[in-house]
Amino acid sequence: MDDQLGVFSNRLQQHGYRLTTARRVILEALLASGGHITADGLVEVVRQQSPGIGRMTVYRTLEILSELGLIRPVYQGTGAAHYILMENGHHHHLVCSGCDRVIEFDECVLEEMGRLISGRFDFQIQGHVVEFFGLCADCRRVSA
Amino acid sequence: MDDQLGVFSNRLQQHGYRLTTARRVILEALLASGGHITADGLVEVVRQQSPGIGRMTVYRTLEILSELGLIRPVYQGTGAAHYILMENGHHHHLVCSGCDRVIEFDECVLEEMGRLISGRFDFQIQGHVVEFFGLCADCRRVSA
DNA sequence: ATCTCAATTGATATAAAGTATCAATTGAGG
DNA sequence: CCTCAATTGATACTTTATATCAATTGAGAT
Repeated sequence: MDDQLGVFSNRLQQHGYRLTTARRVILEALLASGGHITADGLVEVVRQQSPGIGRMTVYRTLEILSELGLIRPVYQGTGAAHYILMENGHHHHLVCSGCDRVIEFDECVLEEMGRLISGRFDFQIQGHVVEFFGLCADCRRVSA
Repeated sequence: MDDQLGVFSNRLQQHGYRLTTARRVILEALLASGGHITADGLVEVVRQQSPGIGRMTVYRTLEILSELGLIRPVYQGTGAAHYILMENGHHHHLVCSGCDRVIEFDECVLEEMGRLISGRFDFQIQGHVVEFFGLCADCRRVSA
């Protein structure tokens, strides 16, 4: 098991960010959550540990970690974004029409597709979103 | 060319919704937009046609159409959701960050990917959305 | 054509999530 | 142990979406 806290801390310092008390607490709480937590959810957890830490600090720390590619916000609906740990590359989603459950997967056949498109449409690609809609096993069972 | 407005109208009535003036105007504006519009964006367009129509009506109509599976909200970030038309299961778009121009394309390398995913996640795929974000040629020229 | 009543509407208020500002505080290097 | 830029957090604000409710409307019955 790799010491994620260490990895995150180092990455911050390597990029010139101070490793402050607030940031340490936030990192710990974030990692303890195992990912899939909202910003405000994290604020609550953090405050159980250190009531003095402000909302903005949590938001800003999440923003920095996102910039560094260590976490990633996932927008699944109109509510708050969930932040997930980015141990590995990127994520695509299966969104169930029945229950709005979001299943993540990593396979990415789009790199190649992107290159193709770049050329054909003279378009410089910065990112992409892929979502498959459908029914997960549970919802098929219900509606059957 | 299929009469989308007719399709949408019928679908509403089939499900017991009244086809009111407001809804007709909203449907027309939505279809005219070609998809890829935000709720508030649609409110503006609708009001050029009929200034009296309220924001809530537009939001509610979008909700109904989503329920019926005719459109679908896409959440790409912290901003407003974009609604896209669900004519035929899938859509591929290049969305320019500079001018918001949307380029559509047909190539679909995702059929195969879909089959793979179906099996692995026990997920019955009904459609998908792929969006590449980036800069079109014109906008690269401007910012260069 | 008119009536009737539930569906629909829209003004208004509110909630939820994220962003901007700025004076006060902090911490890492000298 | 200074110093000064990075960081913090209280506060205010913006944007997006939702709830409420009295007034209006439309589709079927007459």
